[in-house]
Amino acid sequence: MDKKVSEKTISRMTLYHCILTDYIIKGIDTISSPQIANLLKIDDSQVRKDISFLNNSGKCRVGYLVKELKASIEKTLGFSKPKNAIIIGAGNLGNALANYSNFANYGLNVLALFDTDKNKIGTKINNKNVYSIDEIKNLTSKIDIDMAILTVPREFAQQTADLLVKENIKYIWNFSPAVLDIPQDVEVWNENLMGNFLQFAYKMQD
Amino acid sequence: MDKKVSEKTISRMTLYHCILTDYIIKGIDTISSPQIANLLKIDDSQVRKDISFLNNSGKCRVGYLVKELKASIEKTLGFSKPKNAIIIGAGNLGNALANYSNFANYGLNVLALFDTDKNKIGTKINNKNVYSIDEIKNLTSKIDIDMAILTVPREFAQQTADLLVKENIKYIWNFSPAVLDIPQDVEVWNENLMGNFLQFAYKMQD
DNA sequence: TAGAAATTGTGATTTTTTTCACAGTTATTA
DNA sequence: TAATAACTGTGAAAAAAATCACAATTTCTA
Repeated sequence: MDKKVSEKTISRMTLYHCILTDYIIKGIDTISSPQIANLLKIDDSQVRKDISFLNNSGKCRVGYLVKELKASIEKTLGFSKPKNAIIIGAGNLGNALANYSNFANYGLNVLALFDTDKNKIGTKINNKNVYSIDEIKNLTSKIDIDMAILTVPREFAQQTADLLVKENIKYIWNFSPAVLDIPQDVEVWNENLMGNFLQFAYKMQD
Repeated sequence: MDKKVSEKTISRMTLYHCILTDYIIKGIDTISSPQIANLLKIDDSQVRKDISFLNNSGKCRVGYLVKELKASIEKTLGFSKPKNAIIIGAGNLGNALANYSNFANYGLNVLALFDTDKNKIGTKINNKNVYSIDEIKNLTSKIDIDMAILTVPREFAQQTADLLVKENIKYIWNFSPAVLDIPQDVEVWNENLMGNFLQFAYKMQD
């Protein structure tokens, strides 16, 4: 139905979405491509090209309707279909993500957390149960899990990923600083905070 | 001295670095471009092109020396020069980042946290003081702060960023889901977890 | 020791992405 | 109402990135 939209365009659209959310809060009804471009320090024709993938048209001399544009982006990005996720690793980061209330607004439902630490198992984080990692099978057999969020320390990352693959989980959002060795049919999204810092630090060396 | 290395190459190098770290732990001495490429599901010539920016040569039929290659990447990425950072927002995410002990190994020193919550001010997180946000000036006047890590909620993001700009901070690592309106001479690195999820979710719709 | 296999390094080619340039449109202003 | 200014939308051009292809080299194997 729709043309294929590149990953770069999708990435920028998520930033446009942030801007539009902000405009709605401020009560501003229209926005132009140069305005968006200035905030992101990119070319305005780039913004228009990206928007051309949405079925959305702007008005000359006025710009785009904020609400319409936001809705179009949401449609394309597909928030409509909620995704069920589990967090593996109830450490500081797992905790922070489990408390990130915004996720639900964007279609990401965190159902539960898993850990190996007996002090954590049985507790609740933001109203979500923390289970023993041995119980993953139990959950995956009952509920369709779309995605696992991996926040375990580096040294356990690979073995945990192997377990997730065995449980037939096809999407892993990997926050641990390890590159996972994973079958072709499983998608990994490396968050790699450390790497992102290094990338940013590289820019800081002038 | 060195040729300019593109952001994409730098981004991949941080992943190569993860892999090399893992190989060292496993006690493996050499690694080839096809091995790296397989793990990352990219082309092996891409890996070699990236490595060609480092002053590092591999051996035919053997590959690269793991330790040498890792050191070359570290030199290029410039971990050697430590960066001083402060975390603005001592919520769950700020907490998690303050506890991320790995940062120090990569040249990122988190000196302190700042918040507006009186219950948090005066406490310590991973041995780092939490100060009132009003005291930022106090710190920046004494110590050279290279970077601010912004983990405040969306609604306070812009005003906090304005404050950081006023304090002459030139690099902001922005974890809040807001696009900041910032002068040209200040660099923002948007982490945008929500956006990254949406990008990943887009892939999940087949 | 000869042939086979695996690997690097790199120009050339292809593909993708970004930027440019401008016609067409619409509000605003004088 | 006419001129002006600020937009959009998009084809063309330029730039950047990825892939291909292969010579040169080295190790391994029989």
